Formats: sequence, structure tokens, C-alpha cells
Amino acid sequence: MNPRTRLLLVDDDTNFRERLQRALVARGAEVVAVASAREAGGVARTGGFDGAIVDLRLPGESGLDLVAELHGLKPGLPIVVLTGFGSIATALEAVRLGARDYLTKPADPDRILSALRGEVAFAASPAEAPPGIPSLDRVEWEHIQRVLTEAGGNISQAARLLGIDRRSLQRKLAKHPPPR
Amino acid sequence: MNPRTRLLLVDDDTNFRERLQRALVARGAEVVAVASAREAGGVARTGGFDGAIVDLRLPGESGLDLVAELHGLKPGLPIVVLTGFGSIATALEAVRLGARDYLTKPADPDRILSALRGEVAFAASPAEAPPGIPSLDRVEWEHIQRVLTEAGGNISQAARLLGIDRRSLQRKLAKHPPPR
DNA sequence: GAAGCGGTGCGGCGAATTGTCGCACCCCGA
DNA sequence: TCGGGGTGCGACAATTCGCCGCACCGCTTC
Repeated sequence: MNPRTRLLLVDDDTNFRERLQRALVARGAEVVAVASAREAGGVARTGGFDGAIVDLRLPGESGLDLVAELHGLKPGLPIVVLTGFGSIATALEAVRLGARDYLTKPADPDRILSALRGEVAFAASPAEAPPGIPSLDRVEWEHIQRVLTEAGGNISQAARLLGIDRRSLQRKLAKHPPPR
Repeated sequence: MNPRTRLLLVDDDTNFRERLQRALVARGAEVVAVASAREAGGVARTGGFDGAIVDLRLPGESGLDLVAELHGLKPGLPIVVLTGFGSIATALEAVRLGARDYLTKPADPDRILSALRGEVAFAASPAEAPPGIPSLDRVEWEHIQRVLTEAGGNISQAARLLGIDRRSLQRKLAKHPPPR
């Protein structure tokens, strides 16, 4: 990440995009941030980028298509896909289309950078890290966190998305600091 | 799937393995089923297989290692990875190691076969199928199903794994036919 | 500036769910 | 035949949830 890496950031969530852009710039990268696949296609054609960060849920065109497009433009380009809460199917699809890695959204900037560098970060140990079976509370908690992030921290909206009462969400958040 | 396809099935769960084997045989395949990575490595070396189905959580060696081994033995071999409840990270890792697809475990035999054939089944539409945000109930229910399968239908054990009371699990199962 | 709108925190209360204990029954290996 | 473990189910108290309502705030629009 040294000679002024140029990155293309594509995400329609303004807040998230700007925060991530700042974080990446702070780490020494040059970041071109756009909000749509259309814009991304345009600027990608102009400049030589060293990597791309693509949100999967984009207005209009799917991020998946953008991945394919970017990959076609410059086959070796490291692309990482970001998404609010991903499915295994779309993750595999993204990789098949040329993405290098696939991260879920409350994503650590350092994690993103190392993914772009190709450090899979996880394959360190040959044996799989046995995840154990997550408790019900655990799963619930993680899902709440994902949706909350997805909703941009908006509790009311998150509650609607989760199909529970806002009050209940508040209580869950208040009690549940870390279920484990 | 015509001229007597030979498949290698690797899963340590006897019940699940035999059920799946029967289902595959019923669909016209010849199936060699083994319970461990060690056995799998042995028989894989002997016979010409047309595909392999590998459980990720195997006793001792990880299914991931087995995937790599099988892939090394015969690079073109279609391998699908099965797992009780998978993570995106391990799914990507499995594909990197040579697996063709990655399915979570209450898996439809037909789905497995089409995955082996390379029909990604999902990539039909270029645009992503927007999964929407799963409700809390939905997520809970799906997780319960996974764990229940993992426990081989043993309600008491599943309840322990989920960290809830057996009685509660019973009630959830009784009420929740399909939360949606 | 004053509505109007949507978000947040919080109290309260009846209804629904959960945790727990107990009991009866079954299957299976010692 | 006994003991261990699984299953279904009833009962009851303890929680939690759904659903009001209220107060307060920031923002956009008249």
C-alpha cells in the first residue's frame, strides 16, 4: 500500500461511503468514491485503479454486474465486495465473477485493505477454525447488528425491518451488551 | 447424470450420510459413502469418480483439507461442500481450494446433483435476487432448523446447543410451522 | 416562527413466551 | 430388570413482547 494506491469505492450509502473513504485516505490511499454503478463504470474506464470496493446492493444495477464489468475492464484488478448481510450464494457468485473477496458490512477498513492485497486473512491455519454452534441469542444478536447497520443506525427502521416492535428492539439493545 | 455416475460421499453423520446416499442412488448414481477424510483419501485414489460430496465438519481432518486433497488428485473433479451451517469465509475458502459449490445442510439431493453438474442454479438471472431483509423470526427459525439437522433431529441436544430450554424448543417447533 | 414529520428514550400494562419442575411413557444396552 | 436418555405435555411463576402514550429534538416546509 505504498506508492499512493488508487482505490475505487462504490457505495450508495453516503454516510457509510464517506466514512470509509476517510478511513482509507487516513491509511494512505487515494480514493475515488462514487454512489452508483453507472458512475463507477465511467471513472473506471478513465483512471488506472489499483483496487475496487463495491457494495452489492446498489440502486438500479446490481453490484454483481459491476464486479463483472470491472473484471472485464481489467482482469487482474483486486475487487472486494461489501454487503450489508451477505448470503453464501451471492458471495460465491461474486467470486466467480471476479471478486477477490467478500466482506460483510460493518467492515474494518484494515480488513478491506488486506483483502485487496490478497491476504485472505483467514486461511492462515490449514485447519478450519471450528465455529461451534452459535446459540440462539447469538444469532439473534448478530442479525440485529447487521440490520441495524443496514438501517444506518436508525432504530425505528431496523425494528420495522426485523418485524418487531421498536420498543422491543430498544430493550434488546439495552440489555444485550454482548450475549457472549 | 446418465452412464452411471460414480460419486464419493464423505460425511461422518451416519444417518444423514445413508439417507443422502439412498436419495442419490434413487436418482441413478453410484455412490461410495465413507465417514472420514482418511477413508475418502484412500478410495479416491483407487476409483475414477465423477464427483465428490464432502461434509465440512469431519472428525479429525477438516473437510477443507480433503477438498484440497481431492482437487490435487484430480483437478477437474466436481466437488460440492456440504455443511451444517456455513460461514461466508469458509465457503470462499472451499471454492478457492477447488470446490465447485457450497451448500448448507438440509440440502436437497437434486440441488446437490445440479451443483455437481455445474449448474450454479442461482446465476440464472444476471441481476441479483434481492433477498430482502429476513425478519428476526425468520432468522431464528432457520437457525433452529440448521441446528436441529445438525443434532440429527435430537430435540434435547438441539436445545442444549441453542442454549434454550428443551420445552421452549418444543413449543417453538410446535407453533412455528413456517414463519413465512 | 410555527407547524408537521419522523426519530429517540422511557413508563406502564395486559398478553404472550420462556424457564423450570414434574410426570408418564419408550427404547435400548448393561 | 434396571438405569439412562429421549419425547410429549401440563402447570405456574418470571420475563419479555406488543402496544399504547408522553416528552423532547432536529429538520424541512409553509
